[in-house]
Parts: sequence; C-alpha cells; structure tokens
Amino acid sequence: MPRDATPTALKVHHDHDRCIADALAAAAEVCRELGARFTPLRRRVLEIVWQSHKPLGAYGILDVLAAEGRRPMPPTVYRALDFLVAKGLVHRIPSLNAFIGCTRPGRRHDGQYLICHNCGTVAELTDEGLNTALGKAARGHGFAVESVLTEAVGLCPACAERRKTAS
Amino acid sequence: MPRDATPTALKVHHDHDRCIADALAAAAEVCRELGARFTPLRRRVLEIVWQSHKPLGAYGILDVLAAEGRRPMPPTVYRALDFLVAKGLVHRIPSLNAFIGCTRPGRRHDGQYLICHNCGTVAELTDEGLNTALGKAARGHGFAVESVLTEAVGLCPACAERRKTAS
DNA sequence: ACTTAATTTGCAACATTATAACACTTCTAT
DNA sequence: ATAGAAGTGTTATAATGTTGCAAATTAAGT
Ligand SMILES: [Zn+2]
Ligand SMILES: [Zn+2]
Ligand SMILES: [Zn+2]
Ligand SMILES: [Zn+2]
Repeated sequence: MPRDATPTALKVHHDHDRCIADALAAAAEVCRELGARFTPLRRRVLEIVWQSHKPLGAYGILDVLAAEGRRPMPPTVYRALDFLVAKGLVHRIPSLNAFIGCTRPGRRHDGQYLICHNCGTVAELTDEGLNTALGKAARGHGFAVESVLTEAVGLCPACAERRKTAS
Repeated sequence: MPRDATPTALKVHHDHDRCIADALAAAAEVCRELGARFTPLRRRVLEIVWQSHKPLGAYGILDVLAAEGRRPMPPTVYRALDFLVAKGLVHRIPSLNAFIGCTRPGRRHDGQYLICHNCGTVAELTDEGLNTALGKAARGHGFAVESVLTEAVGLCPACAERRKTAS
C-alpha cells in the first residue's frame, strides 16, 4: 500500500466488515508483539469503535455494550480505551471527546484528522512531512516537540459531491 | 514585528502586565471594528484568561470571579468565552479543556499550540505554511479544509534549560 | 423622551464526560 | 499450589458543558 493512499474513511464504497476484521487481526498481532493482553473486553471495545463510521464517545460504547446484555460501568470502558490508545490501536479526537480506530496500528505516529462538519466522519492522514515541519518551526523557538495532534475541520469528498448535486 | 517572532509565552522574562493591557486594548479595537460589544463581563473574562500564564478552564475562571464577590453561574462564563472565541480573542485548547488569550487577534488564523508537559504553559505559533501544506495534502484526498488546530506537546525552552541545569 | 426590539446577563436545573477508591477475579510465573 | 500482577466489577463522585426561561440592559426608531 502506498504511503499516503487515500484514507478508507474518504472512500465512498468499501467492505467495512473487512476493515473491522483486518483491524482486529492487526490489533491482536500488535498486542502479541508488545506482550500486551488483548482481552475479550478490549477486543470488543475496539470492534465497536471500528463498527462506527463516525468517532464514538465512551458513553456511546457503553450504550452498545448495554444493549447486548453486558452492563459495564464507565471505568471499564475508559480503561479499555486507555489501553487501546496507549497501544496505538485507537486515537482520541479531543475536540469531539470521541475515539476512532487507527488505520496504521503498530508503528508510532502523529496523525492529522480530517473531520467533516457535515457528516461527522473522520479520516486519518499520516503525513510525516507536516510533523517534521512543525517540529522544525517549534525548534526554532527552542521548543522540543514530542507529539503532535492536528485536527482539520472541513467538508469530506462525499459531502462535497452531495452538496454539488443538490444545488 | 517579524512574522514569526518567538511567542511571548516562550520568553523567560517579559512585562506581563503590559501583555494584558495590550491584549485588552487590542480586543476593544477588534470589537469596535466588528460592531461587537465589549462588555465589562467579557472584558473581565478576557483579562482573567490573560492573567493566567497557563491555559485556564471555564471553572477556573468561575473561581476567580467568585473570589472577587461576583458569583456567576457556568453559562455566564461559557457565553463570554464563546463570544471571545468567536471573535478570535481567545483560543480553546481541546485537549486541555482550557483557554488562552490570542496573541494575534483581529486577523483570522489557524494556530499551532506548543504545550509544555512540564510547566503547562502554551505558546501560540501561526505558521501559515504549515496550514497550507495540510490543506494541500487533504485536498489531494478530496477533503476541503476550512480550519485547522494543531496541538504539539513537548518541552518548552525554560523547562529544557532547567532540566539541563539540574542534571 | 418614549416605545419597542434585540442583546446580554442571571439563574435553576440538567446533561455529558471522566475519575477515584476499593473489592474481586483471572492470568502468569515460580 | 501459591504468590504476585494485571484486569475487571462496582459505587460514588468530580469535572466539564448545556438548555430554557426570566430579568435587566442596551440599541434603534419614532
Ligand atoms: Zn493512527
Ligand atoms: Zn462528510
Ligand atoms: Zn491566535
Ligand atoms: Zn515548560
């Protein structure tokens, strides 16, 4: 896969079940490599995050789990999310208080998140050039960057198309 | 002032009272130009935000106002903050749930925020090159960026110096 | 000046997001 | 088997943010 292929979230049609299956398999592999435990709860939370096309909040995850009989309390879900974020399997989008599955798990990376203000989907870019450029600019002022999170708000391709057609 | 002069927050010594006075004067001017009302409450909230060297949360502002006799309720402060953010006088840092005074009020801009994980100060950069680079990358995937917010976490010059000296 | 409309602030109640503390269970390693 | 570590369940609470309506203030028109 080319380094900057268009993020799945920006593609109109794709086999999302496959996305989920791949993500879970990759997560299991990452955990195995890191010696971390990919427990049923963590697996299920990751799956729920991936099943949502939009970023999902912790309480949204709780609702899904509640609907399927389990009745976990907030700390349970937050702990699973903390784990998934720490292992780089999920990203938190601070401006949305919500989480999305990482499309490039395994390697550590700083992402750029493209948030559609019309449909709410979020796509993840990983442009290292942007990060190094910021690192350089900050360094010029004596600031040593360790991690970066970029949130862009705008209109996704699907919504732009829809808007054009409607007019 | 050169376009990318080092942000005030990264300078070790400066006359912060002067910072605050300048910011309030600039805010009054911006509001006048926009035909917006710079009421005492809004002015006071902006002042409180500027008086803090670190980003301040809405409830932190409430505490300051409460300590001086006034007992405003959360909506009062949130509305003042909404106004100040809308007019570009204050920025919200989502990952901190907190606010900082804008160092370049007036012109609309997307900033990069340098958050020191040691002392908590935040400096604002405004590197348009970074924003246009992200805009271009996103556009390559069909996404039309409208606004960007970049949060970098790392070590500020003062803390780096302190750490070097201590070792 | 007087009236009216719009904006701003006060206030009460509530909604959402996140964490602390501790008990209990499950897994891992010796 | 047993001890320690890691994970989960549970209760309660903290921190952050919003809705809706009433009262006060301000701006604008007559
Ligand atoms: Zn990622
Ligand atoms: Zn969209
Ligand atoms: Zn600014
Ligand atoms: Zn610092």
